[in-house]
Amino acid sequence: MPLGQKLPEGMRYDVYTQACPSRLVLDRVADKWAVLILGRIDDEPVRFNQLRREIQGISQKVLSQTLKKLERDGLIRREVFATVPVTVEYSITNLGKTLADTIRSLARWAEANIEAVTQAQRRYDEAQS
Amino acid sequence: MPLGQKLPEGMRYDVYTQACPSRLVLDRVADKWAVLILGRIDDEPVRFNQLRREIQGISQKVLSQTLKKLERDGLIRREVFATVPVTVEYSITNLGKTLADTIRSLARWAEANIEAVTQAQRRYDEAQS
DNA sequence: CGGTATCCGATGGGATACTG
DNA sequence: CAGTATCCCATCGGATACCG
Repeated sequence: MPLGQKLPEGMRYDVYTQACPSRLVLDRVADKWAVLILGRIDDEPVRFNQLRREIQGISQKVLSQTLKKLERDGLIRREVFATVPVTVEYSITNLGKTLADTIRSLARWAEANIEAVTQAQRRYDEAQS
Repeated sequence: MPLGQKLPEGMRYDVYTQACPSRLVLDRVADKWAVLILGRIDDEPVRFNQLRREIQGISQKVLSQTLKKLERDGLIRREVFATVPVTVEYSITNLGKTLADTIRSLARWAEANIEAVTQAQRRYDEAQS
């Protein structure tokens, strides 16, 4: 049931009930770092420190934690290669790909509308002062 | 520039640089409560306590804060009616509508794939133990 | 290289009480 | 009804140090 759609009397939107499983997914998606990582890991596999360099501002700890969550959710795959020193590659799964597509449309919205948003913020802030 | 797309050598993805304005938008979007509120406020205006009831689990404080942010970003509109007691109606703006559409596609993804995600989590957890 | 462990300060957000 | 104010605790996340 999509958000914001009309429902028969007496019914509630699933997503707004606390026990709703969709909220679990939302919790994962509503994570800035997870979104950035999922957006970055595309077709070709990426290594840990490569991600760290490309996603500026993420700490080693948070990157590690977020990768684990994404792997647990079946959105990315972690492969270890017994080189010296060890190499670890992260790649996106088929499931993750479908989510990444949706996320990309979000990113496109952000880039298309950042101007309108900052303008609105300026108007709001001036009206307050 | 959409996420995950190939770039000419030496260029970086905008979204991955710290100063990128798109990150500001992402910060707002990557907010579980903001997403739920934006998804709920559709065509017809909604009142404060109505939202509070329908979005289960949100506290008065967080609802108030999040509504303010969304209004500041120009995504929702706040109208006060001088009734007794006072009535406040929140409605979505044209800008907000375009974002809500994107968000709904995210919610659809969640509802369509929650099963696959929880299954992946079970597999992961069993492999760990 | 690819992490984990620990410490610790900032922030988020719930509970409660109060107000125009 | 529609909030604001305060307290307070839990989680987030940065910094640093260490490891296979």
